[in-house]
Amino acid sequence: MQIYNTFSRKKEEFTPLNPPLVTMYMCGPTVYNYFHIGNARSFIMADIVRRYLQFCGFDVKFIMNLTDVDDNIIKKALEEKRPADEVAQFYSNAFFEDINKLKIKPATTYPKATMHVQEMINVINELEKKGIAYNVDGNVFYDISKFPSYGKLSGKKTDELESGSRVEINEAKRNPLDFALWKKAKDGEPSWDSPWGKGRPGWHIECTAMSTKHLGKSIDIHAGGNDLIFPHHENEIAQSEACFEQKFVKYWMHFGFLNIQNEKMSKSLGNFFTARDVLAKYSAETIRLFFAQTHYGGPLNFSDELLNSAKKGCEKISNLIEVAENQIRNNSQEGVDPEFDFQKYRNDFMSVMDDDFNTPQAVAVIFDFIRAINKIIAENEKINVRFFHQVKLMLKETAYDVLGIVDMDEKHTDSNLSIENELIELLIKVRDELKKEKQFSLADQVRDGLAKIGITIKDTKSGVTFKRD
RNA sequence: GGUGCUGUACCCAAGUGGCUUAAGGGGAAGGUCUGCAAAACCUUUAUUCGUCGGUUCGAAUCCGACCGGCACCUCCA
Repeated sequence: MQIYNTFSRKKEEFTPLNPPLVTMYMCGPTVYNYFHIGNARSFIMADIVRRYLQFCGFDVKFIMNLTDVDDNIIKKALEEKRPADEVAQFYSNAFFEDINKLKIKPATTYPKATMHVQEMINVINELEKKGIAYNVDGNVFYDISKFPSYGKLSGKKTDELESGSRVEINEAKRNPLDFALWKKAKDGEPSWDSPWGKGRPGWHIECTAMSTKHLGKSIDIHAGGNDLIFPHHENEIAQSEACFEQKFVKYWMHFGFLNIQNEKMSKSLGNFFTARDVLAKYSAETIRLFFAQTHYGGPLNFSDELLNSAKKGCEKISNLIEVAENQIRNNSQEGVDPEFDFQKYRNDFMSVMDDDFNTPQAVAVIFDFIRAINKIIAENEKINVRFFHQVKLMLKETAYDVLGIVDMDEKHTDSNLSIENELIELLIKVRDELKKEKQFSLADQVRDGLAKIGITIKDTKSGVTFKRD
């Protein structure tokens, strides 16, 4: 398997440090707002990477942190006139609701920054002992001049950065590029005791502390959006490698942005849609297919037109699932056993996914498969149920388990729904009788009436099926 | 100013030296099936990959120049 490593700017053979274990860390949200659909792209693509590694038999330990104390949260707390921890709790809950709706598999753990302040203090202490961190009146900064390879991930040279920098000069820093490890508390801000007085951690230090604690000093994969390469991930490397004196991350993965009219969707520009707003219009599967149809590293525009196109694609997949499930219910032992090389498609799927998670090609393999199967179904009068079991299995493994672009969740039918189903079945039977009597206008009344309330009827060879919108 | 990414059909998008005289999805057009629909199937929709040169037996793929688009260098996935 090959993974594109931002660090080397090349695809590299993926060899985890301690197979079959894979340690994966993803920079999670700062919980001061609902996350937007651009954030969702990163979360979903990381989810697909993680699912595929598991599909390949790796034992993936996947950590995603929650930043639950920072400037933005404090600002939001002032705006909403409630305590910062309440704001963080509120948006953490919203975060979990949304990723659940997006069918993102839960991480192994979601460590919170505020639960790891002691670990962060320990790292800062160590850096201070080594003479890399310096304390100016209760603010502790990282001295980048003490880390000669600073800039190695982003390819930035510190002298060039200085000349073009628009950073507001903080007089306390020795060098404008030095970054805060510990921030002195102002009145009314959340704070913790520390060797440097009351304060709170800087942003970058939490990932160093939490990734080390939960995954070890060296990890396999560290993922995040493109905008985190500099300075966030650069700073994480500086902190971790200066403190622990070993390579921090083997593979750096970065996700491209979701754009709106070719401009980055971002909270600061205000040109964003929240994931929950988009989920109100489109299913998780549609959103996931929309993302999977583009390679994770490139930019991608967001529009209703593109989402609708993905929606049609999803329907194509679920239509076949429906046919297969319908046939499996009928359980026909009669009919032909068509010759079909399921393994070929499975192998194709794996070989393109092995190539740096080429989800657009993986999706193409699935659609090729679907067309081939539909053709066989169209050409044969009766097909043995064994065939449909295999069809379903193939789609379950690829489209459902790995990509999550089709809904095959176990449905727990509540009693209202099952009465409803029986009523629909009854109407379908009545329509069937009407058709036999050639009373087509009445039969169409039934079909159109059901369509109006969002139930679509299809006459197929294996009988009539219905589906809710 | 520095750094990195990017330009493929009507839209989205893969492919990065011969397997491709370019996957897949959507859209459009025609046909088959159907009482009619829907779904599905078949056919058509880029001899061409921003432009111009070069390297090569061979290039969308490598090199150079030029023209666009975007991002990072400040919190942001």
